[in-house]
Amino acid sequence: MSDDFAERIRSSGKRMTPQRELILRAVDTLGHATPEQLLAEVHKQSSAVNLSTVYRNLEVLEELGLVRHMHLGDRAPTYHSVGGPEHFHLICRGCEKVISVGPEAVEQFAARLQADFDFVPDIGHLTVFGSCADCRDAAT
Amino acid sequence: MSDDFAERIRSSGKRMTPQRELILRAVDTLGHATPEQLLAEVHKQSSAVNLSTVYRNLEVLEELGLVRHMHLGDRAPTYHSVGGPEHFHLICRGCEKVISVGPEAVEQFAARLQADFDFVPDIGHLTVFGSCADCRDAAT
DNA sequence: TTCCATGCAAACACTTTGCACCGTG
DNA sequence: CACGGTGCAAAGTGTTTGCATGGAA
Repeated sequence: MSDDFAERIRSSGKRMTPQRELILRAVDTLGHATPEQLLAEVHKQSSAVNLSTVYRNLEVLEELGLVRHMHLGDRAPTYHSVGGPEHFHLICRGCEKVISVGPEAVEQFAARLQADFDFVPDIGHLTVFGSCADCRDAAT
Repeated sequence: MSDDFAERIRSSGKRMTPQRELILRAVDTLGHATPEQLLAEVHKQSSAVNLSTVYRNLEVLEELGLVRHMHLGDRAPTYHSVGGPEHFHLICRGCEKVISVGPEAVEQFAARLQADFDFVPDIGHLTVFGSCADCRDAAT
């Protein structure tokens, strides 16, 4: 798996460095994480990585389509790896829970946007804010 | 209209100041604007408003439900007034065009999220990134 | 041996906060 | 005349960049 990544990186003229691999692995491990959190995760293995390296790599990895980011809060961008099929996220404002949802649930919606507005949505980047059942109950 | 707002503001223990009114009006005038752009708009009328006042007021106005914000780019939050019916936005990554869409187009999608995940989406905050017809053509 | 990648520190963009003064209600 | 609002400047966050050095291909 990492080897696939390594190959893909090299074939784009980039190089595979230890830092890059650590960061990639951290994205994979954490699921959804901010640059800062990724740095912390990486530091568990090796303290020899700088925050700016994290940023630079996330940028590169995103260009190559190996990771994606979304916005959890208004402040924090969070990165996740692009492993399986495309999916999008539901985020509960109450508990910050993240629910990953497969593409089936949006297909119809996407089709409608395309038909009505000639607009092709980027499903992988889609983040829907709202409230989950637990938090609605709690609020009552 | 501004009077309704003024009333609503006062009844929450807040006060109606000239700055607050100018900012509210600017949000209304500009449609979708960043704090900085709002300041610029306000300055057309009166230079006596500070950026931090803009921030503080947007916070208050959002609490009161008079304005909302969304995220156009990854960096800039943009505010718009809550005037008519609820709507959400499509944003083209290519040209940054913003398309406002009424709630009909999402109803079905929203219903599905609620049925399948017990999740109630916040339609007014929804922002869908993607690409518009023009930009897709250009890319080809 | 060539460039891409890295560390470090400084620069940046955006937002928040402390404090003294001002003005609405 | 009490208390919320404002301006100003300084301090935070989070992210980006310039430069010299290091290392993958």
